[in-house]
Amino acid sequence: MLGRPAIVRTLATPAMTIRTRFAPSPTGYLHIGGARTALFNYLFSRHHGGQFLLRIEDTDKARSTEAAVAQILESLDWLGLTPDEPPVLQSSREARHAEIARALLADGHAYEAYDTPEELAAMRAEAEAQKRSFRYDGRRWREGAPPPPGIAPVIRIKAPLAGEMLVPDLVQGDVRVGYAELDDLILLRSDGSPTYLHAVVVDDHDMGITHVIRGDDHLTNTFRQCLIYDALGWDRPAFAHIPLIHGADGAKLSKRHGAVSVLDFREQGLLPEAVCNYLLRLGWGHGDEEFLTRERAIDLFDLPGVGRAASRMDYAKLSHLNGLWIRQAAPDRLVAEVLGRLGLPPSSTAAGRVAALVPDLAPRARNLVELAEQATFVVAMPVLDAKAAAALDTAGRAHLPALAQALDATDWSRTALEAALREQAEFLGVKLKDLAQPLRAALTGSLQSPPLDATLVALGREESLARIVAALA
RNA sequence: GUCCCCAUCGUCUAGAGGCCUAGGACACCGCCCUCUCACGGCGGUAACGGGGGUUCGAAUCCCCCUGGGGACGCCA
Repeated sequence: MLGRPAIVRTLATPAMTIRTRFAPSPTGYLHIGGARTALFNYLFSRHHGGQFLLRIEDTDKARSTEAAVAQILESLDWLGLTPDEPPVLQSSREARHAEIARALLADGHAYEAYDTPEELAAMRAEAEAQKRSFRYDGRRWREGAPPPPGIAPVIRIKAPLAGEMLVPDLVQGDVRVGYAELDDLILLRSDGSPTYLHAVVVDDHDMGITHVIRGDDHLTNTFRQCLIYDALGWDRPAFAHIPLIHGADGAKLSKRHGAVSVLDFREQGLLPEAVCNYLLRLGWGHGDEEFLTRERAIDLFDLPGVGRAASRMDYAKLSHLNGLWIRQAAPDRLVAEVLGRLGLPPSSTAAGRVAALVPDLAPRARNLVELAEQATFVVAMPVLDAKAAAALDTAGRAHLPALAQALDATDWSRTALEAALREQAEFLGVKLKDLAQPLRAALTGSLQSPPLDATLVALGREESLARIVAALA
């Protein structure tokens, strides 16, 4: 709790327009942690009437791919987290990064260092052998030792040698570290390209970013970036480091924990609203509210409500929330999803049956894959599963012919069919269940389905009776 | 190892010194509803990591311990 209220009072009401950004590196798919970071940035900017931007950090040419960029864009779009301005490619700004680094060099806030990568590796190895932590010591270059011939230098920042740095963080509170812990990081590599730490500072500044909201794995990077802001005399943005998401076992989230890619969730039949709702509730809460629409989230979300402890991924809760959202979803949307997943044209007979049955199917599904599976029986004559076959043995089918006749004599509406079913059970002197289950098996191939009246109506008189006849054969 | 961060049911959380006999949600277990399965309703099991302070009073403030996590690259 240290210091948080005071920070909120001083930083939460700036006069300027709030601008946040999400800055993934395109080295892989957008995972659930990144999605939450993007969501928090989006919600925070919307809540305060600001803008949400996207920057693709593609300075690592060896690992960045076009495909990853496309997938990140697609994922954000699916989640409904569209940036307010065209994405900025960090690689397009390298000249600017170099310009700033050289300016720092020119005014004495940075220096050229001539260590080779091999020498640095040796220093690290030595530190490790002596069981002490490695800290780069560039004193000689800082103090103007003559450059050795034939070595292209890097530009390193001059970190203060004594004192303490304070970083007020909107989530973590005041964080302090001694300057002695910070070494002279590299701004510009020997090939003239910028390092991540440097490029981020320059880009955030130039993009007018007021609030940097990111995973708390960046917390220690923040000290280093502040070194650069301070040397440049630039105002630091406000920082907010949100806790990471872990797998169910508490370890860093990875593929072995199950689906972690946003697009995997889409594939598994989750609704983007449910994913956002779940992600929002992970590490943030507003009283007892669990079901939160986008509008409600924008209304309520703010940084002081974000927790500081890492949270674990709970697929069961995500699934439950998804069920909630499916029940809330517009029927047309669900029909379209089911038809898409079943590969059915929108105007087919089967499509009409799906549309008729979706309201009764929806409460039975927790995701769109299940929804589509449960709708498959309407498409064609069902294949009986083992239990359904057992229910249709001689005893089970005995009453079916009479039932078929009774149904055929009925008005084909839910209420009439429901009544006919009950009357027939009473007439035959059997329990409703013993009549219903064989009929259900004949109609759907399964012992679990929506109510029979709804199923009969959705299939239609002709198809329903045909299925009963087929089951008797 | 060094630095930084964190700590309430199994999980996500509510909790700003008395409203706490610690609330809600998921999961789990009962019961109800019921033509099946769901949905829904009702109920139950289950937590303040440990130790010291401060205070009339601590889940809440302070310190230590323990336990977790993160960062320590010419990666991002």
